[in-house]
Amino acid sequence: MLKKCFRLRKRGSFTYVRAHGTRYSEKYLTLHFVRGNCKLVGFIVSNKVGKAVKRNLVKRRMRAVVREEWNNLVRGQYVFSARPGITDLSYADIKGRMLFLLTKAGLFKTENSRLNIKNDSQE
RNA sequence: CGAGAUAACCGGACGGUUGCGGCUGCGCUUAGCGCAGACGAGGAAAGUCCGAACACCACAGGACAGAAUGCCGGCUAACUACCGGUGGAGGCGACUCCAAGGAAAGUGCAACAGAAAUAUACCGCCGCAUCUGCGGUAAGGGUGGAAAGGCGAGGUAAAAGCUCACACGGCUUUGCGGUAACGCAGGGCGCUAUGUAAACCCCAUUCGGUGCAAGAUUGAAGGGAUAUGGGUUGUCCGCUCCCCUUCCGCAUCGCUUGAACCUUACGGUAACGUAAGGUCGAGACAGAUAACCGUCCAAUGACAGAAUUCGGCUUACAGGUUAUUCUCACCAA
RNA sequence: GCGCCCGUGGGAUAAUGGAUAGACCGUCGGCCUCCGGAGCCGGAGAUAUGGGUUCGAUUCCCGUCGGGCGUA
Repeated sequence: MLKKCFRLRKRGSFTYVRAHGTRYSEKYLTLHFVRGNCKLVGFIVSNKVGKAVKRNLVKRRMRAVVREEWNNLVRGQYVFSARPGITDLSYADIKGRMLFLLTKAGLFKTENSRLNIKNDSQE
């Protein structure tokens, strides 16, 4: 789970990202992205996806994916929105689809920088 | 052994790695970070159907409108909930279900059928007159959900509670039992009054309004001002006079110790109450329980996620457990 | 969170407690035409769902399910 300070929290910033960001879509997911100085992530799971239990489950799984890939992401503001039908997917499926979107958007750092980060963490 | 009934309970367990929420303590530093600790969704958290607490507004008091409830007694902070009883309905039974006052205060409605639907005479029966009328009649026919209490006997021109009987019904009254609803027994009245109040209505009881996005604190800006104005209410009478507006999102409080929960004892048929001892068990604000792995079981794990807080109701739910419990059927003694 | 409203064929709608739930568009079949359109005739298809009150419920009452609106 991410700390509170790395989450998108204001309604205004959500609307800003959705209005000005570039959009990458997939069958069950949509990603909006705006480049910026700090890394912020927000999730939108609407009422049409399911009831409260299913919505929370989807949010948790998406957060888990972001946490695993946190160090590899470029700085900016991310908004993931889920679409109906996503509740039938497993965790691995959601993860695959999110990684597909991120690579499609080219938001992973280059291999060199990844190696550097690994070296830094090792040191 | 089979088929049920009732009541109560559980709602995957354990361990490891990474990670989240507020709290407490310590440290660093300055408002965040690090470390440690214990804690961290439900029986329905759901639907928002009732009832309250709490907050604000209004409030001398009242009327009308409106809404809810409706056998009796109890319980409760309160209730349309709950408990016990009465009456009725269903079931072989254990048992379950019931918005269960008033139709003789008044109004409305009752399609079709039927002669006639709250008043009548179509067929029929009888009498008189006679070829088509008058009168009597509610036994019989047929229609309907409902047709002038039921069956039998007497009676009659034919009939009719016209008269009589009933371990039939109704109304009324007396006695007994019960706090009461009501029940049981006896007497009297021949007995006129269809259904619908979940149609309007009548009677009795209860209800001021809005809801934590209530509201409070701090701060900023602006406006009106002693009455032909402002505030408040569903309406009216009325009451009141430093009050109103704006500040999108972001502050702090409200925010969790409460009509709380657990155990024991006592009272009560029970709901529940009293006393003693013990416990602290989420408090977010884009909103915390996840990801992966291993073992076990009833085995891809149901229904489902707190948002001010309680008491109920309703609805959803894989599977399982308990009861020297109860009923029916079969078999055996 | 709180408050309120609505569900009738595929679509949009009507119905005073009493009809076989009505008419329109669409759909299907037939007639007409060389073929199609238009026109004519005929048919199928519905009271969201579960109970209750009533002799009788689309209508009245209660509970579910689904949809919508307001507030901020």
